[in-house]
Amino acid sequence: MASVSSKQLAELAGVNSATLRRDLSSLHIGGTRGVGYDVKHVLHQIGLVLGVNQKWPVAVIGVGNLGRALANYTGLSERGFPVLALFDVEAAKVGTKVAGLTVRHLDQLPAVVNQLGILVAVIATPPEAAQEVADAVVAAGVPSILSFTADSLHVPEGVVVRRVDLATELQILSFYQQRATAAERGFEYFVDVDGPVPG
Amino acid sequence: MASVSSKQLAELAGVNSATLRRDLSSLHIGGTRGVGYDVKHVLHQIGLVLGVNQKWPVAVIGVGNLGRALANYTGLSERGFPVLALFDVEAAKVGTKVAGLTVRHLDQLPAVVNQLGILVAVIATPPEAAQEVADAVVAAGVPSILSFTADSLHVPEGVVVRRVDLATELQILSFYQQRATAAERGFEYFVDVDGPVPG
DNA sequence: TAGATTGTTAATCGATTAACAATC
DNA sequence: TAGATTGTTAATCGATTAACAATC
Repeated sequence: MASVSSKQLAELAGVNSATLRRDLSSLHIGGTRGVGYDVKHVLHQIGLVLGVNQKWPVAVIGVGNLGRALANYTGLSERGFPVLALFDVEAAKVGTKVAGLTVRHLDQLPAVVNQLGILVAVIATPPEAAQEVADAVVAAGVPSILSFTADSLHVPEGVVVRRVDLATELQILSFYQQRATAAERGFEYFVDVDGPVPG
Repeated sequence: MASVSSKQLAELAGVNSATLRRDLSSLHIGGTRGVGYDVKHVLHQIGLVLGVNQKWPVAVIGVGNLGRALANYTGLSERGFPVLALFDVEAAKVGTKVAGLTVRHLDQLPAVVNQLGILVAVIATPPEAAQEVADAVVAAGVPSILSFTADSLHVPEGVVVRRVDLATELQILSFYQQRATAAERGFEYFVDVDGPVPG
């Protein structure tokens, strides 16, 4: 039975070993005094907490460039998020095949969600359609939405939305870059200093 | 001169007003006692800190579905991240036009970076090419990289990398969903209770 | 001047971690 | 038993916030 100590895990995770023990303990994951934690047990329990031991069937709505990119991204399926259905409203797209899947009309959403057990909807439509699509997704009973719109979506309580906004990601990136550049020049934004500040 | 109190800002931000005053103060953003903070001044100063008052020219590398989606996303330019150049290595793609830009061969990267003042490279290539492209990007002198690969990239110190992994985003989404569902059932992962835990 | 609000001190709160009894 | 390591208590550290003097 392979085991691992809180010290080893803490080093790998870059945290204090007491914190790691406390955290595992709060998740009701226990070890054996004098021995350590059973590796398989920890993996399995953390998998349960994270929901990794479960499949989450995905529908992608909007078969533009982004939707196609998602449909073709094999990494999703490998990580437990198989893309099982594609939807669009354009007549020219409905019925065509993308990444081995036939594009369906959005009207079919409720039936397909029910049939395939869709748990996650990825909204990859133009921004002006996103809220309307979100409403349809919620009505169809899908409990989780990933969206790429800059604006946040309105959904009823209990529906979980996550937003990935590429402009925001670039914002964060450029913020760190700016800070790195400022630090090089000897400026410092985040501690109280008497020195100069850019601007 | 329109002004706003720390109390008003704190309410909007959902934080304590003393914390807000302390935070502004640590950014060297001051107000006037008895009056409040000058709205324009706060906006401008925060803009400086975030780097929002600056343009960050972007190059997209890899003109697949994801690259095309990025090239066509007008939201980037609106937020200060104009996509000025597209690169690929496929002969069939080089020279074609995408979103009004001519796709260039990756060989041209150093020259174009220099000419257009590219500050951010977005790597939208297949994962197996990502590290090699990152090396080229770094060699060309681009200080910031946004990548969509699951694996992290190796870059020298000073280069800032941000990774957007869609599988991870779905992971986070499903984690919250699972937690919401568990909470509905009366389970609780994150506080110490004597009650049952899923599993 | 009276009222309002900042900027900051000092108190409080919560999170981290050292330390060690329990125990394998 | 001796050595190792957990689980948790108690101390420490840092972050939040109440409170208030400064001052517009």
